[in-house]
Amino acid sequence: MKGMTAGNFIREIVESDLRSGKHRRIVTRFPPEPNGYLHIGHAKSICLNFGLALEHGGVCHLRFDDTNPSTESVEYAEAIQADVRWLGFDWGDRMFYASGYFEQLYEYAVELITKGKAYVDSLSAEEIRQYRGTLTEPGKNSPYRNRSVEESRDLFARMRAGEFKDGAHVLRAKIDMASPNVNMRDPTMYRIRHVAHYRTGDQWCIYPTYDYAHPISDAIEGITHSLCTLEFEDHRPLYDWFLDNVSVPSHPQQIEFARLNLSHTVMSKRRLLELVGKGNVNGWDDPRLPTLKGLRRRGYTPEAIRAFCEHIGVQKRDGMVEMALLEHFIREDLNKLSPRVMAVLRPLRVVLENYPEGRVEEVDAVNNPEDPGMGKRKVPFSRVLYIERDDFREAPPKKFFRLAPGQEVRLRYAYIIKCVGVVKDDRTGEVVELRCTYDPETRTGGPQAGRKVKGTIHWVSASHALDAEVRLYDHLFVKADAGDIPEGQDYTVNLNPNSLERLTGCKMEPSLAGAQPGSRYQFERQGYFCLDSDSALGKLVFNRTVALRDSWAKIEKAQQDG
RNA sequence: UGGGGGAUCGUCUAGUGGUAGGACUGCGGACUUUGGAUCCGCAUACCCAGGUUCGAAUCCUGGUCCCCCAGCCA
Repeated sequence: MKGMTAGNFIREIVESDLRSGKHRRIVTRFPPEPNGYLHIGHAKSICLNFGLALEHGGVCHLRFDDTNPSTESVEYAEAIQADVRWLGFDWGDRMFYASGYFEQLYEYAVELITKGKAYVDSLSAEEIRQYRGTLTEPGKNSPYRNRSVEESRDLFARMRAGEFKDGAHVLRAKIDMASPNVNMRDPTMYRIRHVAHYRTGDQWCIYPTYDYAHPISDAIEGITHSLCTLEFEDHRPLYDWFLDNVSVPSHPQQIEFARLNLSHTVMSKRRLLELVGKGNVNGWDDPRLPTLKGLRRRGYTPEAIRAFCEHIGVQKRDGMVEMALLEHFIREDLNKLSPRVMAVLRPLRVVLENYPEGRVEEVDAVNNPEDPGMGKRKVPFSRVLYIERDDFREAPPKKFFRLAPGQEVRLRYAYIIKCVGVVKDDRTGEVVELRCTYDPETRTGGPQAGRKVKGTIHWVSASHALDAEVRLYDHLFVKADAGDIPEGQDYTVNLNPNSLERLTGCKMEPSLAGAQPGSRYQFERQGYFCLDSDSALGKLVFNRTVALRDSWAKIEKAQQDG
């Protein structure tokens, strides 16, 4: 058992709390702010929070941390719900909003003022910054810090009533301006914002900050384990301070873990927003993006993403997971479940000189050798075919087991053919057609079917082929660490100019005619592909989810390097 | 220079005083009508220095390096 799964120190804490009786049932929460789309980094948190609850008979809440109306919207909130569901998790009727607690939050704030533990400050934002001190120097008290309880209560009520302009006053916790932890230097609890909130409308013009709203919301919901990322470690004393100084029903435990970093991509909301905004990618669901929408369109399965999240574990040290690991999990999943199909991406015409004109045979093709239950299909074979340009070399390098002048190769599920002639364009010298002969005895199932040839290639009958567009994707960034930028340059210098390659005029076997958007296939010898939503009747567009491992590519590269 | 965290193969991750294990990647081989899949093998790690101990990745001491924090963002 040990060593089979990656470490998860939070799981150990949860299990220990259950064992000791500290909690009878755990309650976690996934608390996104509806101001952006979810990415695979969020998936780690979702799998952690929902997964832990599921494993231990607890529950997990979905809670929108919507305390900043200027950046939030229903569109985001709805997209987030769709993504969480797609990932495979269900919050049942436990969907909450920090904005749903605005009234209680207000009352608790009044409680704090009454206890002399919060006050209305009338310094400007700039002055507050100056009074805060620095990392090495203590801050100093605001001149308003000792305002009477009555005055603060009155001012706070008038803030709520809308008597003041944005920024005129702020409610602050009265803690310690000399604390070495700057988060404890009288943090802001409420600010005035005359902005409509996507859920509460114009009901409020003061909004609580994260630091204040989050612990209280957790406590109201009876969260047992409040999981967040490392950068909030410094905020934990503040989280605890609010819960200790206000009459909330419970005191959740905040535990911090390292956020996910993935190689060759970016994960920050700011950068994702920039890439979309500047048109470096085509929208939030661009298949090159690590967004859940992007990964879904790319053809990733929720199962693969969940397996990945389980494998990487949960810990406090920050690192960077290689994209290759994610790719491993999607290959593993798709290998089991994708029907195989033949598709020629860069077609080269082949004419079988000794195959009767007008004759068509139907050959049997296995849908998935990993799963015989997926059955077989018929694929038409005829005199004129397309093969992959890459599967022919006029001057074959060593270990090239495909087609070359005078050489034989097997056509998958069909015959062994031999290249007897090469037709070139007179002007450019480009190979435009291959003249071949076929060996009629070697058809799969035929008398000479067992004859050994070095290689097997895929093909499509020219007259039966379906035209398609195929989009090949590569890493969005050329450097593993997209943030590793030369002095004075922008991170966009690391963008991979070849992250998207569009192929048109690709030739597909006819069984793909009725394919539905979202359906996944393995194109034999090439990779896993998924029918894109840009497809229409009679217009096929495929995304390459991930290429098959390609050992020939490695041999060839080694030959070139050596 | 204040405070809070963290250091195990290239990457992710086990180990909690007793042979440093797994996964990914890489390399080699077997098999193969997908150069896929599968199987087998190889390589590579305890941040450093002292100490305690029969024995230290683990305990102690002292260093080093990395990350986060000075929003009325979350």
